[in-house]
Amino acid sequence: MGRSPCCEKEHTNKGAWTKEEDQRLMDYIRVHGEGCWRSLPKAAGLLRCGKSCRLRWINYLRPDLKRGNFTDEEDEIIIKLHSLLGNKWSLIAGRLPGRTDNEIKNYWNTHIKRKLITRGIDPHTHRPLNEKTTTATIKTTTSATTKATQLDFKNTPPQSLAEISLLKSQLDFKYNNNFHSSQYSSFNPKKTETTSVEENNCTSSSMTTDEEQRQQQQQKRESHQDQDVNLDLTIGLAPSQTSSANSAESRLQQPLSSCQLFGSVLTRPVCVCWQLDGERRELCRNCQNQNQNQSSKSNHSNNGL
DNA sequence: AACTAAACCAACCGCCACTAC
DNA sequence: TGTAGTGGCGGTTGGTTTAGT
Repeated sequence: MGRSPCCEKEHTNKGAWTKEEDQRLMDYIRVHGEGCWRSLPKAAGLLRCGKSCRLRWINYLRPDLKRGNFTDEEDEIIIKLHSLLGNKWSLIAGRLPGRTDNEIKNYWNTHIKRKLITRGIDPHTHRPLNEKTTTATIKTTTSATTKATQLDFKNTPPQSLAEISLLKSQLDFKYNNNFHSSQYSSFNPKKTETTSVEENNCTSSSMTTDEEQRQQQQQKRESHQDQDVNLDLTIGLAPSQTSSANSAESRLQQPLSSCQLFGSVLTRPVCVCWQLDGERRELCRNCQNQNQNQSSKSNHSNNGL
């Protein structure tokens, strides 16, 4: 017995939305808010699947959506986050206010992928395209670690500093192995020699002798000397959030926090502020909120409130 | 002007995780 | 503990627009 369909297919419209349908959906959500998507179409008088309504609202009708071209800054953020998170479009979208996962996904596939390829970078691995492929052994190790980086805490958010520390080391590992900053023009990488785990362990499938292996590793080290970047990634428990920050209204107005990197079920937010090379610095949403709250409190106290 | 290919993007589909019962 | 319902996500499709010949 299969799962029952999410809606009655024979009685639902498909394809492009009409202006009238958009208006009905907007009017309904304006009055009732986002609620049960399954029952929404009927209640709003729409012959649409609930999923379709949700998608239309999230990707197109939401009032906080930013329209127009992506800025260079946004490009950079997308590339950086993709190198860390992979195709976790919703997480990436959480860092770009007003952008949707679908929009970013499309933009990635149509623009950024090509942009990276023309720069000689593999958009999947964020490594140079002409770099020798690694052996199955290291591939397995790397992908397992990558997977762990992305999913470890999806079901169970990090509960202790030890877990957070482990997560940080996993992110550091992935970052150091997958991200080569000088490929991205706006970065100013620190010239430090680091030997990645991969360099220590991997062998190219085309290698036949130890000498060749050593030479390739040496070349790799030399070519990466100016590519390694000092990522000061700070992970810790985020400042406590007020209950109002979790209201449906505020969720509607605010982008998803980067502190939700570890899945939608994360009940205790985690701070993932990062810093590049001691210059560029990015505060996660929780810390931004904390700062705002503090400054607003101090303003209040300064005003005698 | 007509045709074709490429690019773009909204929407769909199927799967997965979570929750309630 | 198992199952069904639901929401959310990522991959993919297909219609439309734009650029090139």
